[in-house]
Amino acid sequence: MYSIGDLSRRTGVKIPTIRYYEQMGLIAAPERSEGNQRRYEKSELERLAFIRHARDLGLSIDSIRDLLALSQHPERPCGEADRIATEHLATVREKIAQLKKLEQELERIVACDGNHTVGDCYVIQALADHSMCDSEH
Amino acid sequence: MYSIGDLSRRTGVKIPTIRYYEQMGLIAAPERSEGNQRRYEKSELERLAFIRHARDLGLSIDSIRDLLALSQHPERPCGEADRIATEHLATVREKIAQLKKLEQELERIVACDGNHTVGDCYVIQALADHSMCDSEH
DNA sequence: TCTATTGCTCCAGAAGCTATAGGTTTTGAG
DNA sequence: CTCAAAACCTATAGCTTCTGGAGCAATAGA
Repeated sequence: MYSIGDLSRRTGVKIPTIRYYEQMGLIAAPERSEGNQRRYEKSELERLAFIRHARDLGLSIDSIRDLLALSQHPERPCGEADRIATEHLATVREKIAQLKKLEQELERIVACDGNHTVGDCYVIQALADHSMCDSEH
Repeated sequence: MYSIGDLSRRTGVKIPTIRYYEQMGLIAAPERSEGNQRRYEKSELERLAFIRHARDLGLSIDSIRDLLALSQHPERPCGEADRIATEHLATVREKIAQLKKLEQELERIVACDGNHTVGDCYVIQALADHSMCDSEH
């Protein structure tokens, strides 16, 4: 049996976050001690580690809920799990592409750095005038 | 004189968002018509375009407030504007780096796709067991 | 037994909007 | 001029994923 603090230390998930996950239905409400404190079994530790890992990979709470539900049914085909992961990968790739565009634009803006005044500051001019941009964003 | 709807159409910033920016102090409270509706001057249109552009580039409301304040003082040195842009560029680059790590990890997880069941699904196993990962995240 | 630590619930805040409800003003067609 | 549709107003709540604080109760170790 683990207290919520034990669970937190072992998984690296902060205590209020664990309670939040309980509220959100990612983990079940655990047994309580006589004094109403949460007492967890080892299986909850593993479940929380799963959640933590998935969150680190950027999966949404909703996706994680779906994956957890799937993992309760080892006999079913796992196309759904593959789909969730593949979709997420696509999202990540899109984000990277978009950020790279931003990076280029910002590089261009910052490149004209120097010792001058706001009046002829390229950063501020570029922000004021979209037509100075190379690409859409 | 533009109504809030005109302003919205011309800048692509949604109406509730314009009101939100007013609340946040990015744009001044404009004059009102007799019937209490907002009436904007052309200068506000330019200011809003500036904000829009900066938001598209991912700058925070706070950074934009600072940049706008700077642009009111064309005679001052512009090191501060350069600093804000450079700092933001660094943030963007960090985000890209982190997402690339995620991309790799997800690629590895998804690669083992196939026709199988949840019980031996690599996606779910990989999420459950961090030690299967290549890199830290 | 006493006290430091940990835990409890409830509530608010962060970022940047977006949406809804319930009302008023403006605009344009007839 | 009249009347309805479109646009506008305020206030408030919700989204997402937590995080932190207040005020109080339980637990663990010396």
